[in-house]
Amino acid sequence: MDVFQAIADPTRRQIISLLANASLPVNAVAHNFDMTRPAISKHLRILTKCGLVTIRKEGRERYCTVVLSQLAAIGHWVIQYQHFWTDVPDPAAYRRPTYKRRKDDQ
Amino acid sequence: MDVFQAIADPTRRQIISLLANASLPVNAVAHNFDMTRPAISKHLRILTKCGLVTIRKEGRERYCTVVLSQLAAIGHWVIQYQHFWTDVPDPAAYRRPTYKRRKDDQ
DNA sequence: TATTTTCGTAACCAAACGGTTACTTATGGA
DNA sequence: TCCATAAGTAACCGTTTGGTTACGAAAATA
Repeated sequence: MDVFQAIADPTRRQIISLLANASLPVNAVAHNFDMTRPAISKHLRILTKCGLVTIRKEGRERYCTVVLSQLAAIGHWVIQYQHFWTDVPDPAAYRRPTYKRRKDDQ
Repeated sequence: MDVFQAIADPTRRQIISLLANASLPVNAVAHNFDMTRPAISKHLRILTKCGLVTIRKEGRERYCTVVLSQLAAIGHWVIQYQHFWTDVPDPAAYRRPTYKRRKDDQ
């Protein structure tokens, strides 16, 4: 499953922001939504399939943890157009400044 | 139609990057893909519905222009997690430095 | 041991998605 | 005027999506 596809659903984005605060068992996640647990289970399955969530078993509970680094693909894609939605004038503005080399530099 | 949903499809992301270089008539867009023009028409319709593309009529051609500022929603959403996928240590690092005020400053 | 709780999963369903073909309209050019 | 080209749109189709209910397995608890 594609990460872009994974974050397309608003419920899944809410799950991500929920888990960004704390890892939670499946039921605890489900209690935050107006739908049945199996529906949340399906969303969590999609999120784990693309690495956005990992699950560790603890007793009879499964703790879900979000792996935010997996959002890199989204970040890299959108950042190439960043100067169109921020006040950053141009990507070129981020080039390191060049300094004149003094002639006695080795 | 949601912008997150709009960029979920890889064809639509390709259309966006294609139009980021230049505005193009519908057929010109379609020639870049291995599918029929009506299929591309549908994708363009979805992109225009959420403001990611505008179309201006010119003779019998319709020029498509991408509106990259509409990606702001994506950008703002993903940037709150940016420090997880870049080497930026923490958002707090962006705070303006504080300077000691000299006592003769007005 | 019996019961409750947590969770996965299968089966099902309606709606949306992503494509096609066929047809129509509008414009430009011979 | 007649034809070619650009593009929209309707109808259709198979697959995917996002939800449900029903059931079963494993772990904690009485």
